Amino acid sequence: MTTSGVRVRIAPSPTGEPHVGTAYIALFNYLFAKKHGGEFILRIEDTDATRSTPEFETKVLDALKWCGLKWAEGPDVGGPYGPYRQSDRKDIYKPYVEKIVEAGHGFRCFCTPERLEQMRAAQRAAGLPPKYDGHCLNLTAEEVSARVAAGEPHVVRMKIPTEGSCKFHDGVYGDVEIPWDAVDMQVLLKADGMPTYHMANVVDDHLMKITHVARGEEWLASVPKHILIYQYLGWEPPVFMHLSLMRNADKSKLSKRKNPTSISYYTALGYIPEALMNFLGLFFIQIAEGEELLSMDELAGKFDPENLSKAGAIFDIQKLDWLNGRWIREKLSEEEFQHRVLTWAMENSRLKEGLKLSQSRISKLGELPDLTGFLFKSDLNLDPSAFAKVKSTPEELLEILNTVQPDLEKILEWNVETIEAELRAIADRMGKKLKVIVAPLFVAVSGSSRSLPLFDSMAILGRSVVRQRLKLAAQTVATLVGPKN
RNA sequence: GCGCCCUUCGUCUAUCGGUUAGGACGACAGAUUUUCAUUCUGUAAAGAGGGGUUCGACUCCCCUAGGGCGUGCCA
Repeated sequence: MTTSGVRVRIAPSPTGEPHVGTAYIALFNYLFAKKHGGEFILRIEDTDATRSTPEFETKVLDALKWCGLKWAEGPDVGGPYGPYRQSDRKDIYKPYVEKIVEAGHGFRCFCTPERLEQMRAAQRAAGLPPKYDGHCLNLTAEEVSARVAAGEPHVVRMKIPTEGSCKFHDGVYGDVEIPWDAVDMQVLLKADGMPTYHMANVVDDHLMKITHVARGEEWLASVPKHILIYQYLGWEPPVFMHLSLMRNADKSKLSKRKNPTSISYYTALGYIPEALMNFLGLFFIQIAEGEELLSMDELAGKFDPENLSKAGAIFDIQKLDWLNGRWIREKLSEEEFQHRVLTWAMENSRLKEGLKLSQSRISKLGELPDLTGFLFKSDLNLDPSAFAKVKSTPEELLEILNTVQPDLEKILEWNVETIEAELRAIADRMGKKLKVIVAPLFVAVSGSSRSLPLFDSMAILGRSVVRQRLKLAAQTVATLVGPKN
């Protein structure tokens, strides 16, 4: 199938909820492969051992599959260049790091994080760009081996040319020139023996025969480091393409603080993957006039990577809504529509769990829609009066909502037990009874003060939906507080 | 602070020196629909500011402003 030899990849880090930005970059790569008759592969970049988890990895894979993106090689499907998970490749990187050190292009650095922090603080204070000061650059070979033998923790850094600049071509930015003195002596191998992104990325892309690297704009400034590593190892760099980032309404990089960014949020609300891909794909093609409702194949046909905008586009949910609506009413058959609705309702055992919690609370089946409806609603349409039965002042409500929402982010694994534990801890910290902080949450999460058990409801809804509902509730309550004073 | 990048309707964009600056989402108005939604028709809505270059600049150059990203033993 791969007649062109083109090989591209998506390389997500399993450090959080699957992000629409990941789907955006993945879609670009997928369409690029499709357009050129190449291969699209998936690699898990979990070199950050402190933040990566197997749970998030599963979620990322599931989310990308939900999007309709299929990879020819990956940790779940295998392939000729595996393993496809960087933590499983740990031993692969070391010889290459050693090669760089032995060739004199890298050096061992024994500086402690504390020293580096002080150094950067001083540099900032002096108005200088923070950069490694070369403290360990000229240690003697004897001293280095002695300290290594003594088991002193250390990293490996790469050397950077002292003058001139790095020139390269980018598929989006064109000819780019970055002076070497703007490039830091990047750590290649961390003290825990794991490579950094920069090192692992280059080694893997080469070993996996990646021909085109399309990734977010935030990587552009790192290209000189990567090119240097390719050179140090005697390898040919791939073609780079740096894509503009999607933005929040205020133009900053799309973030969960300001926007729902979890793919699971859009899934839960009932967006369909075709529409999401259609929406994201529109950023990669230029439509002056004409149809914007496009399938994956049509997107691939119109895909134009030569002509991309460097300006980041705001994630416009209204346009997504319009596309999603058109997909539902114009592209799904009656049978397909029913099938979609049913599978959507069953997702994450939402229906099943909702029914389980409802059985002991109803006298007629017809009470179910009122009782469980909030588990399926895309919008609660909260009215300030919904909080009337909660015996706290608007100011207190606002304080509770504004404390709970960010605090819930600390939960690593989102389930009934962890949610309960965190809420109890929050109540303690705020010096309030659990029932006092829980009461407004019922309203915020379910839209009513009479509802299914809160912790279970929150677990079923998922963190991204809960996050959004708490934020919206805080906004609603704020209207009770604000205008009067 | 420093480096790089960006800037056309509220939003996504077309225009590649000469246009009444076009389309789409959203908004608004009207028509169709028992209601609503859909659909259809229409209206309002843009070249950040200042200098150049040119017969002629949204388009090329410079400056300013605003914004973004980067500047980690995170990716």
